Amino acid sequence: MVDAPAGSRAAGSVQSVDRSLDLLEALAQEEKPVGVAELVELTGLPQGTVHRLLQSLNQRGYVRRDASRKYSLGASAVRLADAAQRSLARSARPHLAELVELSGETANLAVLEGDDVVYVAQVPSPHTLRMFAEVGRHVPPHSTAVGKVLLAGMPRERALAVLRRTGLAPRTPSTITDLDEFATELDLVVVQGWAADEEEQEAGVRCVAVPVGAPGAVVAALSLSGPADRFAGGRTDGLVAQMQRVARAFADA
Amino acid sequence: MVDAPAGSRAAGSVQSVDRSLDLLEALAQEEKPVGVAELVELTGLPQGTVHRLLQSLNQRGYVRRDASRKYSLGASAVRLADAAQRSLARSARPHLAELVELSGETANLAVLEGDDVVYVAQVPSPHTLRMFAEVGRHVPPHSTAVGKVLLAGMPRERALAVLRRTGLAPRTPSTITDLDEFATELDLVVVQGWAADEEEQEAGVRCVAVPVGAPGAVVAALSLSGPADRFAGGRTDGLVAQMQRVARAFADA
DNA sequence: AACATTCATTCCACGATGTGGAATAGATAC
DNA sequence: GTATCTATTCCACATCGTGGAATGAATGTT
Repeated sequence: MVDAPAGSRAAGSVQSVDRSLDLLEALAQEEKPVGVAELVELTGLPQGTVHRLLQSLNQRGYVRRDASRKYSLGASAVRLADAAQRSLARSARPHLAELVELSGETANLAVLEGDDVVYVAQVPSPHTLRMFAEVGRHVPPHSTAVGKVLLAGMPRERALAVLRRTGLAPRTPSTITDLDEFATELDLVVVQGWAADEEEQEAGVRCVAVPVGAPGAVVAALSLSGPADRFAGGRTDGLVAQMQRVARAFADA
Repeated sequence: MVDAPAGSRAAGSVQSVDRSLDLLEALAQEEKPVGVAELVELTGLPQGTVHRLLQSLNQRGYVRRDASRKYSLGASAVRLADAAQRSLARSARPHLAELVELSGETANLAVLEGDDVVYVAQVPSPHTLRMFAEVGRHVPPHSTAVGKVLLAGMPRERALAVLRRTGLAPRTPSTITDLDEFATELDLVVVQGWAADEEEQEAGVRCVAVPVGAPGAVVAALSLSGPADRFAGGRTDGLVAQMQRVARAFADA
């Protein structure tokens, strides 16, 4: 087999399925409808193949073809997404509860939805003083620990593309607003395997997050968050190890 | 080729892609993790095939395999949602505007998200008196015209499964709360090709909806809604025809 | 604890299925 | 009207996925 420069296929996977997912993800990336030729560019697949796979996806409503023969994601994708959120939330709950037990702070599970971070499950801290973030809330990726983890887990070029679209709006005085500086922060997250949010999203709130899934295939992030004075930096080291253990258990393998 | 009893494949589609989508939809349907054997039951596919396709989907994060080797939808599916909603909303807007022009009432585009109906786009009526429903709002399928259209567009068994999960809570005195009665209403919607909501969701609000997409592959619903006394039944006939025309234009082909 | 049963996973020879280059039709720009 | 895109169709080929059967792992039963 010759090696494909972009879009090489993982062992033991079905070619046409893999390629269809490539197409869906390419479409998700673009914010406007995309023609076949451009998808050929983006995925490196032959024209005929792109066209045929799109037909399959179109028939099932996962992509839409508009009057100008350009394609975008379709309604069926929406249906799947919601079901996926529910089942993720359900299976995460016991793991989040374990983290709350260990730390006394609020635990969250977050995933990327388009360019936003969205919290899909939460187990709140037993403390009366607990912090923010309802389930379903969308937050920008650059000012949160979970966002950093999720961005660090994707190819750098893609992460930068997300940040270019969302921008790095200041949420607090601590928010990182410089792209280069943020890229350095991502490097740090990659090597240490976890991320912190030092009151960058909400004044007085500190947050620590770890990735779920193999490096390079990060699908979600687990976080603990609490008031900055109670949830101090000194406790971080031990907790991160525990969080990583729970993340592995959740992702299993 | 022999005919497959359940899950026959549309012409011009790629078998393994089609089957993968069957699996994803089967998983979306179930609310708890599902094993390979049960998926064989649900889809009629051979074991080896189910297993292999699940591997592909798992590697990409579209399904998760838990410790007991049962599968559920994964985080990657969530990522698609946002982009899909946005692109649906964008391409719907001109069509909705056309309906507002024709009717003077508020036009909406709604899709099914899991078991809920969610409004993804809206163009409001120019009248100062206009009714409810913001974009993003989740409503139950049984008390809305859009919900009826979406339920009528799926296999009856599946629609009933949704209703069993959501229940038929009364929203107003007019809400249909009996499952058999509602099934009869769905029969009507199927044959006439549109649905009405006669103050079943909100007192004083009448609503008419038509399906988007081929019968049996309904992906969304277009609706017009307005105050019951202004948006009277007499005008319905002509408007429905216009709405169906717009729905075809939106779905194109 | 040994057995029976159910389920997930691996294997592999076969050929149906998807592939992709090249030709055609269609759209858009010039 | 011509040129230049781009989308779509076609088809001979062989790759790729297929699925039945075998293996292995796990759970339940006596």
